[in-house]
Amino acid sequence: MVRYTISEIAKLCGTSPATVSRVLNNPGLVAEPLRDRIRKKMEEVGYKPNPFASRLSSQSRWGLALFVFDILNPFFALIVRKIGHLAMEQRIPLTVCDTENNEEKERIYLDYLLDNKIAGIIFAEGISIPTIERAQQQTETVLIDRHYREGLISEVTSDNYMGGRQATEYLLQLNHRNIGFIGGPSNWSSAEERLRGYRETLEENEIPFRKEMVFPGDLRFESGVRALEYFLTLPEWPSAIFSANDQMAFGVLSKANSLNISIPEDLSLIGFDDIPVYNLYTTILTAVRQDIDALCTTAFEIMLSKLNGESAGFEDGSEESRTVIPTTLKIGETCSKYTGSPARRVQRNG
Amino acid sequence: MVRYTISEIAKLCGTSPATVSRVLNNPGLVAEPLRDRIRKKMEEVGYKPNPFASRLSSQSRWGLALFVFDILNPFFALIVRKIGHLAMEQRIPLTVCDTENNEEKERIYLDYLLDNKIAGIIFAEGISIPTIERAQQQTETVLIDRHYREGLISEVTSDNYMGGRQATEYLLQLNHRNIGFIGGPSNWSSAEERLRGYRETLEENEIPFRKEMVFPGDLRFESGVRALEYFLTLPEWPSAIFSANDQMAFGVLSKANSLNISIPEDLSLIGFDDIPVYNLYTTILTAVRQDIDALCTTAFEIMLSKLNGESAGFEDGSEESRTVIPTTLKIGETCSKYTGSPARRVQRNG
DNA sequence: TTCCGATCTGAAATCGATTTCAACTCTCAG
DNA sequence: CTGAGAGTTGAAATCGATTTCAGATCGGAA
Repeated sequence: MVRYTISEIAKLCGTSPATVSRVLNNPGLVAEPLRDRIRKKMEEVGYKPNPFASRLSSQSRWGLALFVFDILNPFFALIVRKIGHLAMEQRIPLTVCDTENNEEKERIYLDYLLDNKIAGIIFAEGISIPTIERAQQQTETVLIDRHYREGLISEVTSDNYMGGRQATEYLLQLNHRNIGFIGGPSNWSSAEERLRGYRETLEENEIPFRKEMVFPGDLRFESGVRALEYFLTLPEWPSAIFSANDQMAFGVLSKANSLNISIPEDLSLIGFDDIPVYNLYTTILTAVRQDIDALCTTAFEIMLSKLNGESAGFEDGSEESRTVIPTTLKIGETCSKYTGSPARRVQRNG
Repeated sequence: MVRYTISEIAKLCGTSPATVSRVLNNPGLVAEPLRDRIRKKMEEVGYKPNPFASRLSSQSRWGLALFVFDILNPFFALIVRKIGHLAMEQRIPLTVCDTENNEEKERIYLDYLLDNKIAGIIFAEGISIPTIERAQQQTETVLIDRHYREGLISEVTSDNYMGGRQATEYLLQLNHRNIGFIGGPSNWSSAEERLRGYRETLEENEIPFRKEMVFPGDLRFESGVRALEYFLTLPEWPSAIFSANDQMAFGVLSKANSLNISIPEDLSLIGFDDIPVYNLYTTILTAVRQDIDALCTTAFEIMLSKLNGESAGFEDGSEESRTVIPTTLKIGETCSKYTGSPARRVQRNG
């Protein structure tokens, strides 16, 4: 397992290291016969360039990082998988940072990556503003499903506003008028947009938006459980619930199940994400589908073009782009027409 | 954001680069006053060593990698999270490789990592033998929950055999005599051990082991679904099922649910792993618990000591260790005493 | 024939650290 | 007083690539 160096290859071919290096990085500069000879020799002895030497001399940076909020959440796990494969195809090392929404962890990861001259970072989480600004100054950044500030950082998001509308319109079509909404943490802009879609659709249909119909969740399963508990304390129960992500919707489903509230007969439920994994569980959730593959692919392409210096310059600040991926509504088994009958009396736990 | 070099620091302190380097790597060699002065200056200007330069000159390798079978499976997601944090604490970059049990992907990842002089690889999956041998020759390796060959590669596994026994003994105590087993892919040795525990426990209790009571799964949810379908084709249905992992057990649960087979009244079910996530779903699964934290921590420590060259030498081949972490049985809600009544007739789908 | 430019190649500097080796200063035993 | 040895420090080589710059070769236009 001896590794050859570029000068050894050069010696073997009776040429100079410079030429061998050119074959590697700029083959056009080397005449064909020599180039072929060098290539053959490299192949023959299994030459691999020393990655540290080349990065040192070419002054290049290193690898990509992906920040995710919670790797146990399949939405993020799918992102990790997809970005991981894309990076692999390009032979770019990818460091996955599972921050668990912890600012301290975020900071430590980021410091570390910047010290190590990371070439770029993709954020798929509600990262804090200071972190994001620091990253943005020192390396290339792209946000997935997160809005920062117009024109400052490239973002790829689903059309959360339209998604919010799609869900709400669908529920209205089913005659629901009393629709609960489960939101996300305050630093998660996507949920805000979904809420806006929900709210504006209601108002356009002359249904007053009521604050108490919004429960602030945290994206996790347990939030959904607590949300349903909360909604049941209201004098007037919602006949449908729109959750800002699937995990919380499944929390609702589970809690409803244990309270003997049947879905969709007693309560309609609609999620957001449409994670394939969840559909394996008995009930197929109706949900707004995000096109995770498209989100990832687009974000990754933007990152690549940044790495290749294709973001020409920053003269007009318009180098940072914002891409919006459309959402679609996937009809499952958790919504039904509201018949106007009052919600069935149910027993409460605890 | 200018980065200082070691010679600039040296100049600022009126000393030589060699001394500055020593402060970094071998502080004992530098007299205290000078050392402090240099440290203060580095602090002051925010000096960070160039990682490529130091690796090039010290001839060191780079980072760790973690291979997992399927990142969507929470068992592996938990491993990714834990190892990720451990690596972060040590400031070691970690590349996560989600192989999806695809040999081609395995190979590509591995080639790539070896070319990049990865310092070590932790495998948490049923990686193929050729891959593992190649890795082992060129870098440090540790296996999690996977057996290779005694004394050749360090391994950390749960006590799968005892886990298999624990589950089976528990079911026997509950009077079950007809116990189905859902296994794993053939290259996954842990499942073999669990099966051995199951089989030997049965035989010690003079219950004949029957081949048709073993269904070969693939660790995924769908396998559990198919397993239950299979068991229902048998002339004599099992009264209990022991699944080699939780995901397949949940497949059984889900399928049972849709077939109106109630668990645990009609069928007892026991899983393996005890992933916290799953317990959020309505039914709390009875399962053999693996101590994932201990698995990861131990594996990581072994890796660190290898990286620090503490595996003195290979003279007697005994440098590679095998650590076994005990399992415990967690009683949930999916097992009940077998009353001897014949399994209720159920309607079949499809 | 001469000269220019295009094409190709090699010598040498460079990237930013680490490490060897030698030199220098002190202390202290003989 | 001398010399050995410990403790400190700096000069310079080295790691393995990239890149600049200049020189060599060749074809074709004047």
